[in-house]
Amino acid sequence: MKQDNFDELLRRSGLKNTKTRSAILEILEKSEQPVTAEQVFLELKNKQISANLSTVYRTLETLAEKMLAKKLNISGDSRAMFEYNRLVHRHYLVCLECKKIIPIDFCPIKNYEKTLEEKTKFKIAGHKLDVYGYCPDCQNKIQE
Amino acid sequence: MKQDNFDELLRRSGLKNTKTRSAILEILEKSEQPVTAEQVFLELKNKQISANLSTVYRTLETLAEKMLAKKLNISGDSRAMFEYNRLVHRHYLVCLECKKIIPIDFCPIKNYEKTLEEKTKFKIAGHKLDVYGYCPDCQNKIQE
DNA sequence: TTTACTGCAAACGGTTTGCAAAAGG
DNA sequence: CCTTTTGCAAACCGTTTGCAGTAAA
Repeated sequence: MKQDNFDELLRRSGLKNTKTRSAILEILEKSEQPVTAEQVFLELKNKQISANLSTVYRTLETLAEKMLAKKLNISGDSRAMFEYNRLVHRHYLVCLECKKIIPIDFCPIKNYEKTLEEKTKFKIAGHKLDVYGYCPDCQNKIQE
Repeated sequence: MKQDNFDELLRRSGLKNTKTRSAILEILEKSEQPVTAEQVFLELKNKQISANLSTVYRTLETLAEKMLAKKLNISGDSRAMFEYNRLVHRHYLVCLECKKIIPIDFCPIKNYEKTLEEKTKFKIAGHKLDVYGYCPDCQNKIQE
């Protein structure tokens, strides 16, 4: 059962397995798109597992620290977003109209980092690439 | 004289030329790094042109709307940053230790956008790439 | 039984707003 | 003049915090 997976994940990270935590992990895992703290909060309510909003924030922060989740800052939205850490290096394609976020798996800039290290003498630790545009649905809506 | 340039820029954008506005434009133009609203506010004070912080926010927002400035969201900092719009497509190399921001001019993902358009049927409008790492100075400090 | 976790309410920091006064063209 | 722009103070919104109580190991 899935539940046990989360239990083990939490355990391994030295975290106690509470109902709220495993529920949040499950919400993240099942969501195809990154979510905000408030979305998680509402989703918990739907599942009759009401938790305090500040607990949700604390939990998401903890999960991100332990690398069980990733915290994202999508440009143009002041809210933090969180997603299950699937351990794949990913980028995002964001629709400027409907705000849909599509994860994309191919990363075009591995080599670029090497070049950049040589040029700048920086020790590169990572990067953040988001692409913006209009999704097929919204392109149609706009034309009408 | 520079002053006149800003006057003309503002005029062309349909904005009135106030002391505060041209001073802010000049601050942006002279700054090698993106700055926060508060930094602009303090810089104005230095120049004996005290303006209200909310005016600074409003001005920066307006300048960004009119494309005279660019508004950036650097990951890991909740504050917005602004820079003079030099009309070159740029990325940023951010030092995770001292927070220094180095603009970099080469863009490695033009082709990638085309591939992505074909694959996803999105109409790509732009992208945002920031690279993170440790600058030469901070690498030394950390080793000690 | 010890430590980690939670709820609550209050504070926070960056940003935005309504309104009346001031200044630009 | 008429329209923008400004200062001020208050509100805003997402997020964080201190603390006392609760639950997990």
